[in-house]
Amino acid sequence: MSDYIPSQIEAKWQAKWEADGLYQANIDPSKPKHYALTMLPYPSGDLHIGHWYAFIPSDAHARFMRMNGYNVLLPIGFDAFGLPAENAAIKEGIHPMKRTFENIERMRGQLRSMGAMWDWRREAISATPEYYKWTQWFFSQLYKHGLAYRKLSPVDFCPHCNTTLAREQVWGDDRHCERCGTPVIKKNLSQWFFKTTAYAEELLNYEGMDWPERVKVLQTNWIGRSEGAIVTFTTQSGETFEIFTTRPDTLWGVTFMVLSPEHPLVSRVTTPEQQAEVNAYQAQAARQSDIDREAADKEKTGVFTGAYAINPVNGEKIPIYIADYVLMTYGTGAIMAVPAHDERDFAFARKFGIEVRVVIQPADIPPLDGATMPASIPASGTMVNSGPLTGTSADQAFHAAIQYVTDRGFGKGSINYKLRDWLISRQRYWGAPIPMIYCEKDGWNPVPDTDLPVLLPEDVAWKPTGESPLKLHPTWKNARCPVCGGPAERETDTMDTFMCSSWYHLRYLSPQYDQGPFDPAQYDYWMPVDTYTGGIEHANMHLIYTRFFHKALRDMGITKGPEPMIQLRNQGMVLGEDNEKMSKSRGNVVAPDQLVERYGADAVRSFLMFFARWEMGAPWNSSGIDGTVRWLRRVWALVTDPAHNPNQVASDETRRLLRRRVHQMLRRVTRDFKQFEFNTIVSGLMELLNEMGKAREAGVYGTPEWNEAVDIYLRMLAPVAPHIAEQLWEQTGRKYSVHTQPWPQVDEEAAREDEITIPVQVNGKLRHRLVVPADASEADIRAAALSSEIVQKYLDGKPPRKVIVAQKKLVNIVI
RNA sequence: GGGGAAGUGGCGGAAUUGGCAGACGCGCAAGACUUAGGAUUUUGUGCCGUAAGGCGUACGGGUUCAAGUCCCGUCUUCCCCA
Repeated sequence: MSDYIPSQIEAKWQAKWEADGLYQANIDPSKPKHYALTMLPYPSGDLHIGHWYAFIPSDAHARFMRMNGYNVLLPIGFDAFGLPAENAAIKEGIHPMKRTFENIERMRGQLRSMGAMWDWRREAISATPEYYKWTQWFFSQLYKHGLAYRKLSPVDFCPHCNTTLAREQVWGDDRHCERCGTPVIKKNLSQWFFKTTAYAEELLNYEGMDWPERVKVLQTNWIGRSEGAIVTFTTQSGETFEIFTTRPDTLWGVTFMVLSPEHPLVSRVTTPEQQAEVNAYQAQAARQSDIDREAADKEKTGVFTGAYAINPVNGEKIPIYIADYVLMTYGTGAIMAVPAHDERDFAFARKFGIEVRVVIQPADIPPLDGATMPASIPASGTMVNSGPLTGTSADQAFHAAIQYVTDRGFGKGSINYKLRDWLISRQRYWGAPIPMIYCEKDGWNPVPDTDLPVLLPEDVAWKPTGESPLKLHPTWKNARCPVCGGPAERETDTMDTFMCSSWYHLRYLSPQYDQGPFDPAQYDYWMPVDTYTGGIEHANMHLIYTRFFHKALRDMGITKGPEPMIQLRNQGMVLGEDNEKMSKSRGNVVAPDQLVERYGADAVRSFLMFFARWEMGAPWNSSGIDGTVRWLRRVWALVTDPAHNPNQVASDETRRLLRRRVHQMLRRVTRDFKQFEFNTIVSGLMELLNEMGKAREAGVYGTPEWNEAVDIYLRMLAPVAPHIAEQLWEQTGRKYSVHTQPWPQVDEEAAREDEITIPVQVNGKLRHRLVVPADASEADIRAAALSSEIVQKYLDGKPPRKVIVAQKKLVNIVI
């Protein structure tokens, strides 16, 4: 017997699998297909243990599916554009392209050491022109179908560096610039958007999707559908403006209006006396984040504009304020304030001494008095002081009020979503250039498809001058107008990298294809993605974008079907040993390369599956991996070492019991694979190994039952620890490769127990264990329990008050 | 403030969903082998108790013959949103 030395077998098998093309996935109409996809990594340069935690169980599941007869596609690639590479370029002067492709090269090596069944022929890298040509083509398609548009929008801007910042470059509660520490401000810039809101309603439908409930809830909340009405108010000076309200029933309770400080009406209605105060407030509000501004528990602030609006339902004159708790980006950027029935409006009204007018009276409390009530009452009840609605219930009034404003022409029912259109523009270099050209005469037009890709120039300057490096390039932006042929300028912004990742699952299908983003034949066979795995942190960004993308493309006839990903599963996070999030600054990062070197990829794989519930994650425990190392060594020893006592001859009973346990465990492991319960797969294999060890001591080595046990064991092991499984498969004289073997079938007859142990409780406390034949009836069990010596002792001659026999699982005797 | 997830031995976690709490592993303890042990192996290991026995799934109630699991309330942690 030889020792188990992972380094000797892992590289050998990886090379052979690669040379044999064992994991190449090709269209095969004779087999059911399974497209398994794991969220693609960003090439940060070093593979993190978190990557392994995402990839390995996904790989094991894909291998399981393959052994179950599916033609499995498991691709890999890199989300290669993005900020970190560009920031490093600014700091260290290394070109993002150079750095990114060096990182990819390094990560490829790390990824290969994992022994996953990736089909590397399908590798796609989003930063290559062959890839981003099609990212740009999709942009053009969206533009041509009216789903991409340009508008003025506020962005975070550092006045010292004179540049716009991405959200993750704005730090701290005071929202300062990460580079110079200057507090950022909001600045209005013209930028490109995708109309995600056009699909808001459809995105709320998860029919036919096997997605975790929590992800659906996150998306539903993020999309934030609310029903209400849009009502047009008029200022005293005759300007009209719209407000969105979810409570049109409270229109008669409006005592003031609030505009967002950024609302265009503000400058037009503010009176000269109020101008200075309003300007100061606008400047201060621009410095705060939306989240801070809307915080319910925050002290309410605001300024009176000096202007008044007319309430269209009763002609009342009501003051117009500006306040930062009203956001320009939600609804219409203006609200009607009903302090009696809205918490924030109430806080504002009390602070500014504005009237609180009750229009809903809940049934079970004394009549409310607006002047003295301590808090707003959002509850339902009967309408009061509400003109024609008075006396109806608030529920009825909701619809009646919509009817009322609709009939009179100053409002209509409306559905509002919190979901906003997707801002695509980034004032950054390291991304796919937005393929648009601006001409003084013809305006914006897309770069003709035949001119794609719009190549990212390599010769750019890295100084943070405040403009996109593309804008400062001496010649790059010069172009010809696609319409008139005259001189024109390119868009110098690049695309959000979420754009690249919204369609990478399509590029994997045919990364070399140059007639379109993907080969339709490959699409028709492989799509949709059957199993998608990744972190839950992408629930509200990537997973909404990619669904939007698929639906928009479907409506253009490019993709098919309602959804791109049928089944979704999320892994949790591996924390550092200190129970904190792993990060270089905390010094708690676990380096997978060292672990692989020391313990072997199979042990690392096994431990990652074993040490926590996959969807939960857990803190890393470096000594825990010893357990899986020992287990694999014992597997090795059990299979390669002949019996210690060759003269021992196993009884028929021993052989039968071994077979039973093997098939019982096979049933359990099969079930757990289907349910993504990887930790119990490994613990089940450990358990079975312990039992096989005992059986071998009892002399089963070399019997047909033993050989079957080894056979089934290695097949079950193959998805978890593919190298050792392959090696032992070969060493026991089996035919290459274990990974092309079918998953074993459970022999239900062999797995059946012939005796079962029934716990017997007296008054709910365990007092006895009854062993009965498996086919014993409940009456038999009851009789056996009652007649047992121990139960007799507790009964002490008296009849039991009640006897419960629970489906051959347990007996409870109540005395 | 709203929504979601979670709370089980010294630790990570099991518990076929209302039916034997603590599988499996780490750690720990004792023994074997060994010049040695950070190798291997055997046994033990929820807590209290010498024992019989009792107590135990964050806390307090409830439903039930039976609750980690269901219901009500409280606390704590994490995530998302405001």
